[in-house]
Amino acid sequence: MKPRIKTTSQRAGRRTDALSREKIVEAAIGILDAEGESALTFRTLAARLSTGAGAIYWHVADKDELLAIASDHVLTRTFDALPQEPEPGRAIRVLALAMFDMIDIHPWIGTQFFREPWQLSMLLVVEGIGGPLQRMGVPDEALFDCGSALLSYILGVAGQNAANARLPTKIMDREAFLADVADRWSKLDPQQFPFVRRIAEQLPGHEDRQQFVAGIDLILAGIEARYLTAPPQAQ
Amino acid sequence: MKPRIKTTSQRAGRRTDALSREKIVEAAIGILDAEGESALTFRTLAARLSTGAGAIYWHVADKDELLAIASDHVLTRTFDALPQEPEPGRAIRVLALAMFDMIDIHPWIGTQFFREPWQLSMLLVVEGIGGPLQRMGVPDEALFDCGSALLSYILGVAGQNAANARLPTKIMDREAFLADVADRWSKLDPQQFPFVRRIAEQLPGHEDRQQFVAGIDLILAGIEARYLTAPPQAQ
DNA sequence: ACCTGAACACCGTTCAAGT
DNA sequence: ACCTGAACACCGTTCAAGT
Repeated sequence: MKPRIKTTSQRAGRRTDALSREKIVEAAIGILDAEGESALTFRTLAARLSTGAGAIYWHVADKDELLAIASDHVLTRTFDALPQEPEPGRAIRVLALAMFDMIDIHPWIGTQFFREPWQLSMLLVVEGIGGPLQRMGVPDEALFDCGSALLSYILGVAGQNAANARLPTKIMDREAFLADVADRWSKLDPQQFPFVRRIAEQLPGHEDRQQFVAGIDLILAGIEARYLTAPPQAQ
Repeated sequence: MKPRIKTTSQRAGRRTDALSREKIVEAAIGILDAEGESALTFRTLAARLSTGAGAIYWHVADKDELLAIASDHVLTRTFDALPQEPEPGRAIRVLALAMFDMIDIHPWIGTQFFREPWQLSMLLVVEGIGGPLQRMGVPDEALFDCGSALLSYILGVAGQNAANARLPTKIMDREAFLADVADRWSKLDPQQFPFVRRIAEQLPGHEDRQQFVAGIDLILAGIEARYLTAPPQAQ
């Protein structure tokens, strides 16, 4: 469909500078943000950089590495902009919300966490959660479990938001889409899905971001109750 | 590498029965379980079913649908085998563990939840969590948030386990792998990663399954503290 | 109605050839 | 050292032709 040869003044004709890892990653992020994960191919990327597809391999090992670098890049930037927050509970909420907003803008990162585990991005998140937990006074033996719980929750929401971003948002707006899902839910078998039917009416009005914080609060409340309160006699 | 024509008695020569949706899904699950998500192609699937690749499209719309049906299939089977559990807290733990074990056997389902959202599988999980929450006495306005928190946490762990399953498990065993990661962590910059370094030593001995339950317990403790206890005077 | 398998469009990746 | 772009292997999907 689209002509291969650009004859107009579309400002993509020739490259002024040399290629670089940095430039490739920047262009990749641009495509990912604007058109989604499925739009990023070495061919489109090369076209945007006015070069051949093979040239990219001189700077980047393969597509996996490119995606990893891109998400590390965005996440590092996000974390660098994080305000210092002395109160540990607030520090965790601030970090979690920063991640939520980051994924709102760059939905493709949401699934990236479920590729190579234990990559740099993951460590940054773990560290950002773990520090405040320590300052909170969570006992050493419980630190790993508490950090892991918060991490898994955050990644779970991230993945769901990434999935939602892939939906046909162009056709319907969010409002209409939720109303549509709610409608389908309310028509489910009352015998098999009593609970889903019940929360269907809450779906259209609900706020993802607010619900996300509610989950963080729930886990923090659990940590407080289990590890930061004088334990009762029994057991 | 592998010869296309099987001359031995490998029992795949000709199909005895007609093709069917059920048979296709069963074969797909077999490939997914044994060789992972990347091994499932319409060509290998067709070969295993001793038919042409195009034949599958008569019974199944496309690969997305095939994956959705396959995961619905396994999840339904898992949920049907769930024991009745009157105590709501235990019911949630039993369901969560059943999902954990399911993903241990069928890791590819872990990422499936992050494709089409609000598919049947998801609804089954939501219902399985929400019922007990209601019986627990969680107030109506909080049901959605509590259910969503548990769901997101479970899906987060599911996705991570799916990612872990894609690792080079053939080369190293789990023990050696964790020791290796722990070693790398302990060599990180103490300034930038004090927390990660600290939990590095806990990594080799840690049990995924146990840690998963600890997270469920934490969220349940939070629900208990926030919604099922007489609130104090202040606020 | 159901199946076959070649053909199409599109990928990631490689590599001989250029500068 | 860095880039180019054709070529390779492999996909999901379609479809004319068979039974």
